[in-house]
Amino acid sequence: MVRPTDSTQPRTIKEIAAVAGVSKSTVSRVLNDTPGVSPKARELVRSAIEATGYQPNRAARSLVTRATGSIGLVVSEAHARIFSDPFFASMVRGATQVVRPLGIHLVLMLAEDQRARDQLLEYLRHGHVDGVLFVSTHAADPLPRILVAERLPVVLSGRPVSRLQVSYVDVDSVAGAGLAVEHLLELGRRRIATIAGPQDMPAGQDRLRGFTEALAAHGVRPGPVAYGDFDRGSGARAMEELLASGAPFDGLFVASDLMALDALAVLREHALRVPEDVAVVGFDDSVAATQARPALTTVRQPVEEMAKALTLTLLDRIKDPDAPITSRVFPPKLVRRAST
Amino acid sequence: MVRPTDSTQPRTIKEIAAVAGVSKSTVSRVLNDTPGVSPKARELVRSAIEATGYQPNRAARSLVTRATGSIGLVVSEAHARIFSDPFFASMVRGATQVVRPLGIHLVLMLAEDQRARDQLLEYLRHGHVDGVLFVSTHAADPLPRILVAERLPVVLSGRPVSRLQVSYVDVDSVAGAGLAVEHLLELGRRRIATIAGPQDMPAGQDRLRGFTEALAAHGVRPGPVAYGDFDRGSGARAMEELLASGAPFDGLFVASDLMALDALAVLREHALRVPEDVAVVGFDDSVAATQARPALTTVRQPVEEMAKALTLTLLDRIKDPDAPITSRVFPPKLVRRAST
DNA sequence: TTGTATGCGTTATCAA
DNA sequence: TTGATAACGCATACAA
Repeated sequence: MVRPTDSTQPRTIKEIAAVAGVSKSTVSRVLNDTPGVSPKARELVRSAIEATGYQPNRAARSLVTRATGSIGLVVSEAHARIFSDPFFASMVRGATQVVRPLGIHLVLMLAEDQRARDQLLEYLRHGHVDGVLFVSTHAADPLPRILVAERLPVVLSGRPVSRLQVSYVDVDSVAGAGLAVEHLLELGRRRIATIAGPQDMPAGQDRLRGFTEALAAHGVRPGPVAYGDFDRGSGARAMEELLASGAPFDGLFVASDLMALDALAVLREHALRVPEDVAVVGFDDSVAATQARPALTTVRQPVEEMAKALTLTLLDRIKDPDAPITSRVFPPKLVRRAST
Repeated sequence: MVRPTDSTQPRTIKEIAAVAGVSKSTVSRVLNDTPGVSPKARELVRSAIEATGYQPNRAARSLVTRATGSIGLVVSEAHARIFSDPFFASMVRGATQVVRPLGIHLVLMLAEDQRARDQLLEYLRHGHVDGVLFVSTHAADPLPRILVAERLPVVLSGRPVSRLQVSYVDVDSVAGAGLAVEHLLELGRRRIATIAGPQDMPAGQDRLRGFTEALAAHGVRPGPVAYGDFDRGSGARAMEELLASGAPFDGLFVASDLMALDALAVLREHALRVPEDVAVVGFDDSVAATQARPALTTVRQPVEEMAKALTLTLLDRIKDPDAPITSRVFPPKLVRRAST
């Protein structure tokens, strides 16, 4: 029985070369999948690496390649918002899954306020990361634009507001709102209200548009509309507003599920039953919130899958900075409330 | 008007040396605050750095110092749990504030399941980070113990279950529960129930103990007790249990505020008014949840401050691995519900 | 297909 | 108090 790894870390390429009986260069070539290596030599090196548990030294590699092996995960949003939103959890999980087997570091970067944003910009400019993953739904953020201008590889989750030469992934909000409306129609509801999101954000716009268009497609007049800002709390206000308006409705589509949770609470406070009196469908930005108490039918985003795609896109872009801009729009899925 | 920074990044120590009219060594000494440098030379270098916007190359530095300039933020817990818990938000904010001005990377590492944990362990063993910040309240996690054994600097948020030679910060849960009880007593409540946390976790134990002891100190008999696991959902079950038990109560202390939110919802479902029928105090692990709808009196942790302390402790430990083990216990604060 | 030699930017050792 | 100079571990241009 031999200890496979010494407690002393410093295995080097040289050591592997010695074990494999080749030169350092050959080891390096194998490590980087450089073409011109004989299968025999390649195998020799492979097993030497296997046997010693060797892992290349990031710093040394960085020094010569000018790459850091890290990518930034920038969250330019109020923390409380982000972390109370499990959407972020799934993003991180997806990104991590892609990044970990590659030995790439996912560096957490927060930019809550202007001061933090300035610091962050300075930091990113200094080449501390090879690329940046933006997980921010607030589209007014100037950071992506600046970084793109500086030619730092950048990808976004969520369609950017204005024309920006940057790849992104997004959920098909229009289709999602359509799913919600169709579900409500199937339930026989004909007076369908909505709590829409902010209209200066693409997600807010699209979900309202999807709502309106789907109703129109079925020849049904839309019910009352109130607006929130996607956050917890704003849904309650909007819900109160809808109820106060006096306009009757028997179905409700809520453009975010944090707002939907509020809506449910307010409906209950007003002694309205769900779904008997009002059938509610929420747009699911946050998986866990509804998992906890699955009282809500939701339009669910494949967030984790989206995160993986996003991360892979960034890595591609880092490899080839002149890769074409891509955008992938994922279809959401209707998840019915538990029959409880 | 001169552009302070070229678009080309690669400023080096050599360049600074040339500008300042000294040798590379002197620049390096200034950079690292090495004693033996004349004030004049130091000033020369300082201004050269200032003028050029120079930042040392991490990789080159790493290569020779054998330090990475990164610390890991390990979250060994189900994502959904963590990210639905704004406690984590404040932890990250605090850590970031300490780390950013120092140019240290906060690398996000998730260890949801066993497979991920194994991978992570391997990763950490390979010296990818200089130290590890554990933000995990689950104390059964074997990772800290293993890493401590491997002599990797480690600090914990939350007291570890068993004896472990590791520094930590924690909130004074006993005192916090006491605050809750005293508040309820001041409100004139005498039949005080509790939804306690899991008794295999220090926080769960301490909060129940604080509850019991505070009541005893005031000569009041404790009301019924039900148990949850701190998570959303478990609070609802516990609340139902309390109500089903038939034991009367007019006050309630809930050991986590996710459970407290559940409790509020269930009370409302049962047409019980808060605080008229039952006065509720939650233990606040998550600031934002209660900020959103401040319907709850809570015992609040100074999470951000704790995170700063934790991070500083880790940095100290990295500097001096033989530094004494420390533990800091922070006092929580009672935050009354809005008068709405 | 392989090996040798050079340099990446920094710290650290040694002489001056 | 300072300045040459030798590592650090790797990728790569070039020679073989």
